[in-house]
Amino acid sequence: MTEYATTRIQRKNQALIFEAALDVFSSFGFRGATLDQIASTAGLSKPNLLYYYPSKEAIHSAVLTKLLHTWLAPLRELDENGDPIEEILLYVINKLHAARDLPRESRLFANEIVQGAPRIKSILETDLRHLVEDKVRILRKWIKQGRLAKIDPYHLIFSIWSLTQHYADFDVQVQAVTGQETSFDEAEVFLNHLYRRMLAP
Amino acid sequence: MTEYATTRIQRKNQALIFEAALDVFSSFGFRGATLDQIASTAGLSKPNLLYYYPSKEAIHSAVLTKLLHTWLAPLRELDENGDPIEEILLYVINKLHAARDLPRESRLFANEIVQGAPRIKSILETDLRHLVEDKVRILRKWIKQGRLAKIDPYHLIFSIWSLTQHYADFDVQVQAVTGQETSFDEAEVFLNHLYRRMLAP
DNA sequence: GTCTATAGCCTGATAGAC
DNA sequence: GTCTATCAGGCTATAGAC
Repeated sequence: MTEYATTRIQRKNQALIFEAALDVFSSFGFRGATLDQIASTAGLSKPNLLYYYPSKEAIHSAVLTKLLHTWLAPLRELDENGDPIEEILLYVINKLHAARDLPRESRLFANEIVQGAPRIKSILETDLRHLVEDKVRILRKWIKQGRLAKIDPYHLIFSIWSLTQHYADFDVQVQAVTGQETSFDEAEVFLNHLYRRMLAP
Repeated sequence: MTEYATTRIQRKNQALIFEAALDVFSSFGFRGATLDQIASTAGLSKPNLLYYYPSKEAIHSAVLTKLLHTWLAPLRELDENGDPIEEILLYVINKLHAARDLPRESRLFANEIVQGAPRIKSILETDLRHLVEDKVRILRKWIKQGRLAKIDPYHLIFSIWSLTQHYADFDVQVQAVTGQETSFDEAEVFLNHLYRRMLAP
């Protein structure tokens, strides 16, 4: 009974810490984030925070690895057996919605990568690279079959990442320039036009 | 005579500090950068560094404001009297070359903006916004004249920023995924295809 | 103008009471 | 499991000798 209660508290605190860490790391990057901020955001004391994780590095690593799977899910869904252009468009829209609904996740990775990805470089070179290679193979097949414009499949994927994540990572600039809340509906119309035109064989 | 010599030393040190600060701030962001790093990169002692600038904030601010003009130059060149598609393509290629030749500048701003642009938000809301508004006016005119596809001009500009700066800001990811040095020639071919297809009326 | 030395603060992490 | 108290180290910035 006591053990169940304890476990429930632990799970709740784990979740609080995770949310707080995502908030703070995505806003300030690894170096800019402080344990004080994370602890107070989670409603815990700093030593209590370090009871659950041994170090700042461990918290950051836990958040990154847990979210990487979520973050790469849309690309995994690109289906070899679907219609090329509709499959790519679906990926674009899914990524755009991810930028809208999960901006903290986007900025978490953006912060890490723009500073040279010191803590996830090896994952990028293995997991991400293998996933992209598999999808590049599919794209090359579609191009060979004449169902897609003759474009570099790597740069196509990079373009989708940059165009969609821009609305999350550089949102403050988008809002500063337009003077309005970022319109993801407008972005969707724009990207739909862009990729339909560009991908047609 | 002594004054001339002194001034020459000052100018040299100013230049050394500027280069070092750009190096360090662009690699680690404001919070991640340390005066120790900047001083040793510049070949100066830390107190000597602070003889030239009163604070870390002042160094960062000096670098940002000095580079902002350079950074926005390509957009300023967009010429109302030129051919719409060639003018936009020229801007795209100029921005891509800027990402290739000035990656530190790109990352300096990326670091600042991804963390909410606390130190340059007001500039984004005034100078950058006014510049973009002027160019949006030109783009709208071209669209009205039927010389350009009916697209949202703001999102067109955002797309150029994100697609080109991606190769500088997320270079480590591009290299991790492709396993090679980033090919700006390939990127140029890709972007040329993309914008010609997309912009045709 | 440039240095050594150091103040004063903040940060990550630990000790030990409860 | 959670707290208060605290340490050791790194940080920005300053004082003062030369």
